[in-house]
Amino acid sequence: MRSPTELTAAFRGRGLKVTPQRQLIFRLLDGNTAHPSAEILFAAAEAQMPGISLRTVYQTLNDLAEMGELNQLDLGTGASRFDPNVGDHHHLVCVDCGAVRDVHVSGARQLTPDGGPQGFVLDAPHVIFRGHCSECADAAQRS
Amino acid sequence: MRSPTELTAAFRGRGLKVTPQRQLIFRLLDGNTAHPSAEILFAAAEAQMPGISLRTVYQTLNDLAEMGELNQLDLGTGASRFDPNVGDHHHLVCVDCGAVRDVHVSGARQLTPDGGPQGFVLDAPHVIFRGHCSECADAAQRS
DNA sequence: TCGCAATTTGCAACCACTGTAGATTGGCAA
DNA sequence: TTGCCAATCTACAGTGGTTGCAAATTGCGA
Ligand SMILES: [Mn+2]
Ligand SMILES: [Mn+2]
Ligand SMILES: [Zn+2]
Ligand SMILES: [Zn+2]
Repeated sequence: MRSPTELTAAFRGRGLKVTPQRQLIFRLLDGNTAHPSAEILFAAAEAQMPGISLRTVYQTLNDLAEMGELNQLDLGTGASRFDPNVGDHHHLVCVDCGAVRDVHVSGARQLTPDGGPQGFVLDAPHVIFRGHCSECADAAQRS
Repeated sequence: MRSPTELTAAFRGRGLKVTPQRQLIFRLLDGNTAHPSAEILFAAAEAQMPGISLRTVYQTLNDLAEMGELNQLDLGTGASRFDPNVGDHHHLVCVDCGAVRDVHVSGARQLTPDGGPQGFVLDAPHVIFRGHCSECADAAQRS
């Protein structure tokens, strides 16, 4: 995702308005590595702008995703997770608490389906490592 | 997933009953490579057993997944997809129609997060190739 | 400053899935 | 073979995540 300032220009360029709600969401996403859900972002937004609606958060996230500024990830954690890091990277997912961490995976780019793409036109592969984060593994240990 | 006959024994062994509904679902899944959703399986089941309930389909799928006979996949296609192939393999996903195809990916097993597992205890990695299947690519071409 | 298309909000609706309870039944014991 | 009863099935309500809609509001180019 580009910076809030650059996004402001990009939105205006598309005939989209730059509202205080959108600017707030730009700021909340800028540099955010937590892979937040819409609900989590809404909670953070509401703290700074009481009255903002969840619907507006969804709207803006969808706009950003459509513009390619945001990746929407479905990792089996219940809700979609939004990722302002649109560069080449992969994910660690805690199946207990839903935490998501970025990882680089050398060699992932070269991965290819054995026997060819089966007629598919393919994007770059995405590697998901599921497991238990240290907090959840510790909690399980203690019990 | 094991064969319907073997599953019958496995269910009885766990104190679970083998009902006509469950047997039908076993058969519908046996050798099924379509990665069906619960709704799709329900439609197929209803055709052979009018009156079967969607709830029962979900129940049985959850039981099979809990027993490790089935993998539940979250591929961002709306609903969970169920996979009787629990061996080591990966997936091609059409972002247009939701088609899922099995692929083997040599080298996938050895993939590792650069810089270590970050404190996570990890399962085997899962590689997802998103793209457009030949049918959907053709349809886009023609339009 | 004005006008209006874009946006926001509130709320209903939708989809995938789960909880519940009463009716039904598979499968063991007698 | 029958009877019992825990397991199951179905119907339906409820939940969580997300989208559709319409009336009120507002950013921003003219
Ligand atoms: Mn990420
Ligand atoms: Mn598969
Ligand atoms: Zn965790
Ligand atoms: Zn397709």
